[in-house]
Amino acid sequence: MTVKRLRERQAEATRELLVTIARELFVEQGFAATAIDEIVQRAGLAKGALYHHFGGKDALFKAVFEVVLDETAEAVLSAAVAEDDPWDAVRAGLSAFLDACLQPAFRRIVIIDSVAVMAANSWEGGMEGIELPMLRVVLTPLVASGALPGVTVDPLAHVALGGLYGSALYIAKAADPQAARAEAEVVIDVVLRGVRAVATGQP
Amino acid sequence: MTVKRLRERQAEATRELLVTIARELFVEQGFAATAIDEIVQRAGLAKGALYHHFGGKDALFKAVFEVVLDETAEAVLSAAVAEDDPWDAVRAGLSAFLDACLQPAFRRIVIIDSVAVMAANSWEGGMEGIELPMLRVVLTPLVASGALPGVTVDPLAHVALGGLYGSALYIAKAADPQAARAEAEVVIDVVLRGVRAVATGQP
DNA sequence: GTCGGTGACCGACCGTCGGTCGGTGAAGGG
DNA sequence: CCCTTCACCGACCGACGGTCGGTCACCGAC
Repeated sequence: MTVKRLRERQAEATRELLVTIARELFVEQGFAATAIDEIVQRAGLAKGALYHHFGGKDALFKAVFEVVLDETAEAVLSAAVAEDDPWDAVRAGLSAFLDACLQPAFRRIVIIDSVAVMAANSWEGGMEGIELPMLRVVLTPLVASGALPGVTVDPLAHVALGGLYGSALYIAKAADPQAARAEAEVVIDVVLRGVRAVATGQP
Repeated sequence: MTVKRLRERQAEATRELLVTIARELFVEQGFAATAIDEIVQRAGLAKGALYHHFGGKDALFKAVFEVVLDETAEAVLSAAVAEDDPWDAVRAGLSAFLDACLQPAFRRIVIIDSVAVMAANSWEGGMEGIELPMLRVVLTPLVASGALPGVTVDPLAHVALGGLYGSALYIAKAADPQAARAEAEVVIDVVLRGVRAVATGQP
C-alpha cells in the first residue's frame, strides 16, 4: 500500500494540483466568478481531467473547502489542548479561530462562498461538518463540570458557533481586519467572562 | 405626486410583480438555481422588461433581499420598543429575531444566499445594511450606558446575530423543535445573564 | 384632436460557461 | 507481447445571463 503504482501517484498528484489551483482562484475571485476552463488551463490539463476526478465544480469546491477547514480546525484544537484549565482552553480556541478569520482563504471559502454552495447541494455546511465536533471537544468539559446548570452541549455549541460566525463575518467585511479582530475579541471576552460569572457565582 | 400617471402605476406594478415572483422562486430553489427566464415566464413578461427595471439578476436579488430584511427589521423593532427596560427590550428583540430565522424566506435569502451575492458585487451585506441599524437600536442603550467597557456596538451586534442564527439552526434541525427552542433559550439566557453580570458587577 | 416624444416592454440574438462523451495512449497484469 | 484498464483529452452541447434594435401605448403641447 505504501508503494503506489505510477499511475496511482500521478492521479493523486493531479487531484492535488487541481485542488491547489482551484483554491487560489476561488480565494482570488470567488466561486461563481471562477471558470472551470480557467482552473484547467492554469493547471495545464483538459476539462475532462477535472471531471474524471471530481463530480463537478461544486464537488471540487467542496474538496477545497474541506482542506481549508481542516487547517483551521487543527489550529484551533492544537491551541485549545495546550491549555489545562477548561476556560483557558476555550479562550485559546476562540483566539485561534479569530486568527483564522483574518486569512483570506478562510474568509472567502468558508465564510462567504461555502454556505450557498453547500445549501445548493443539500450538503452539510461548515457548521455541522467539522466545526461542530471541534467545538464540542472544547465545550464538553465545561458542561460536564456542572458549572452551567440546565445547559446542554449541543445548543451551547450551536450558539457559540453562530456567534463565532457572526464575528467572522464582521472581520471578513471590515476595512481594517486587525482592528475588527480586536473589537470582536473584546466582545467575546465580555460574553465569556459573563458566562463564567454565572457559572461560578462571581462577577 | 399622489396622483400617478397610468404608465407610472403600471411600471411600479410590474416591478413589484417581478420582485414577488423572484422572491418565491429564490426561496424555493435558491438564487443560483433560479433562471431569469423562469421568473419572467411566470410573471408573463419578456426578459427585456426585467432588464429595463433592474440592472441584472443580482440587482433583482438585492431588491428581494431588502424587502425580506425590512420585514424582519420591523418585527424585531416592534417587539423591542414594546419593552421599557433595556434588558427586556434586548430579550424581546432576540426572541423576535429567532422567530425570523425560522422562516424559509429569511433563511434562504438573507442567511444563505445574500452573503455570496453581495460579496460578488462589493455591496453591503445583510449585517451592515439594515440588520445592524435594527440591532443597534436595541443594543446601543446598553453600550452607551458604559456598562460594558471597551465594547462597541458593531461587533456586539454581529456576535449576537450569529449566536441567534446558530440557535435558530439548532431549532430548525431538531426532531422536537419545542424542546430545542427551550434548550436554546436556556443557553441564551445564561449568556444574557452573564453579560448583565459583567455590566452590573452582580452575578 | 393630433402629433411628436417618451418609455415600458418585447424577443431574437450573442457569448460564456458547466457539463458530456467517444476517443487515445501509456501503464501494468497475465 | 497482448489486452485490459484508466487517466486524460478536447470537440461538442444545451442552458443561462445579458444585449439591443424595434414596437406601440401613453401623455403633454399646441
